[in-house]
Amino acid sequence: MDVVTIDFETYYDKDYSLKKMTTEAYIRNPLFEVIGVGVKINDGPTDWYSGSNPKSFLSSFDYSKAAILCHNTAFDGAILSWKYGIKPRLWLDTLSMARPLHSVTVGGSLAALATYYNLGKKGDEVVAAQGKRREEFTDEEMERYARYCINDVDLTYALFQKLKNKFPVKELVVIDQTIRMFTEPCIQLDTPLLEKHLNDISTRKQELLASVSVDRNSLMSNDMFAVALQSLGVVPPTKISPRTGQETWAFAKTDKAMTDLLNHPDERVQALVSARLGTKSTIEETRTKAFIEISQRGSLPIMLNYYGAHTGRFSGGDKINLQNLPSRGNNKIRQALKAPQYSKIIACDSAQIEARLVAWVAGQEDLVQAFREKRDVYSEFASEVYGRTITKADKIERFVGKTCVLGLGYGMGAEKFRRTLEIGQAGISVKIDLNEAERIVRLYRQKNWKIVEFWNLCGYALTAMTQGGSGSIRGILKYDADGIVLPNGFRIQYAALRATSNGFEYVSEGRSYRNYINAKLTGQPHSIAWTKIYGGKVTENIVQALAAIVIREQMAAVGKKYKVAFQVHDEIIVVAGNADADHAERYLTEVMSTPPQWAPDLPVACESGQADNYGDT
DNA sequence: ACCTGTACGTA
DNA sequence: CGTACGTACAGGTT
Repeated sequence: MDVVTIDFETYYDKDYSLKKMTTEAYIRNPLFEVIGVGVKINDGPTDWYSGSNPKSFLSSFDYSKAAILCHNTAFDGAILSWKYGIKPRLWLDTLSMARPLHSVTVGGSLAALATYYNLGKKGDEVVAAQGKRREEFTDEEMERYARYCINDVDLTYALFQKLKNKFPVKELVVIDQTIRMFTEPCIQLDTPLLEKHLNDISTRKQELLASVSVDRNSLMSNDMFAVALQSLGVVPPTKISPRTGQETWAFAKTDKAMTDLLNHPDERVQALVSARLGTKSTIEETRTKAFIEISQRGSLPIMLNYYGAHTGRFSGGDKINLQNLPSRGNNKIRQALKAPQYSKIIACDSAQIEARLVAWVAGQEDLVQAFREKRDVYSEFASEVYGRTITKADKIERFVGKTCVLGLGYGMGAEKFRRTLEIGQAGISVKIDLNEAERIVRLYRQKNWKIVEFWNLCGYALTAMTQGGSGSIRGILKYDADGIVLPNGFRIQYAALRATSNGFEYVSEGRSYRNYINAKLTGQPHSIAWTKIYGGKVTENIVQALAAIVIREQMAAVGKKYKVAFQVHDEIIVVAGNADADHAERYLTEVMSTPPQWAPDLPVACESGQADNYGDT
């Protein structure tokens, strides 16, 4: 397949810039202008075009059988697709490729990657391009800009040559799908619904504010809210910050002392606390506003980071994080995401994928078997806890069982377990004392002793990894000093992993890692944030990484026949025409009911639905 | 303009 | 020793 490497240079100024706005808003803005574009076909010489009709220049090549390669292809690809209607057979992206291979150690910029691979130096943009329209460049300036752009194209192509040999083809297909979510948007936004929703939220918030005697600032500011509580004779609750160890206000909706105040005998206190909790979350409002703005420009391009988490999960991008849309309380924003005309949105989510994977990877065979027989494992564990048969009808008891299966598999302790039950979910909250919590945790660990053993195996792996050793966890996952090898060949990497007096720690954030390395090279002292790591957490990381692989393989399979609109960790969302919708749903569920090749004995299951909008699936 | 801590939404 | 994210906001520093 021909590889065409492309890089756009576009107009920007102080305010109209990618630093200040989203990629979607930037490209759709009336100020958008292509200054020039560099194009390289395979390893041929890079061509530069800076005329008034990039479309005709670009369209001289047939991309329908070619791959287009860029660094940050969401940007250049969106220009190609939205402005010129160019949609290649395959999108390639060196930014996406760098993430799984280098974790946080190199950084995603073309400059850093080019230096790392000794490909040459990325040029400084010598032209004073800010605020300058294409026609305002002198010939000499434009020539310098061309050299800069051509160098970037050549570096991107050279970088791809380095990365491609380490990269599974299946994963390239997933990168292509991820780019297409942005470059070929299909979700439509329901502007009237969003506007009504925004109006409703604003009204509700105003009513809340009107019910108390203080203003919005007094609710939003911790210190001012404390004063407001004191003025009603309440001692503001405090707690010790887990992060800093310092005393801080306990004003979160998960702080029991705070929610207790909702039942305070003084109704003014109830109203004040209720107003604070209702005002503090702004996510509905800000998100709705953002969607309204996008809806005025067009359909919804979806930006996901292909390998956002170090476990391989996707993460959200371009300011709209589609992976944390409210769903429990209010479904309105999801309902505003509509299928195109004469089409349906089909959503399918993998059932208890992480619980199944932890049982499978640890060899907890009785639990795997229970999933295989489609038994209700939450009710079954609850039956053990309560010493009597629990069914789906026993909502509270089953909730306890569910919390055990989902939480206790990664080493959660009794106190946190007790609190998790108390905080509750979906209107169910369960109060137990610490002794009872300890009994349940012990029971879980006795019954699922293979999972406990797996934590220990992961702990041994950490020890070996810090000592430069290698080995395997249950013959399933090899590891060495560079990390734990996953079934797709990628690694879970723990940068700068080291043993401490009571465990292990690593550097999880890129800038910290590079500060740490620089400090080591120069002998300078450094103070960076270390992230703790231990057997139970490695177990969770492995399970999350395996689940991410399962869903990416499923995405690639589904994508052969249908348009994958986006994904949310264990859920795949497809758009298909009305006539195809039932077929698509059947195919989607079939794919998501098929175990991966590397775990043919893993029982997987899924649940699906279709509707005109995402919220009703 | 940027940084840190906290909170809160999802999985 | 549940974990993985991204964003908004407050309150501080540069």
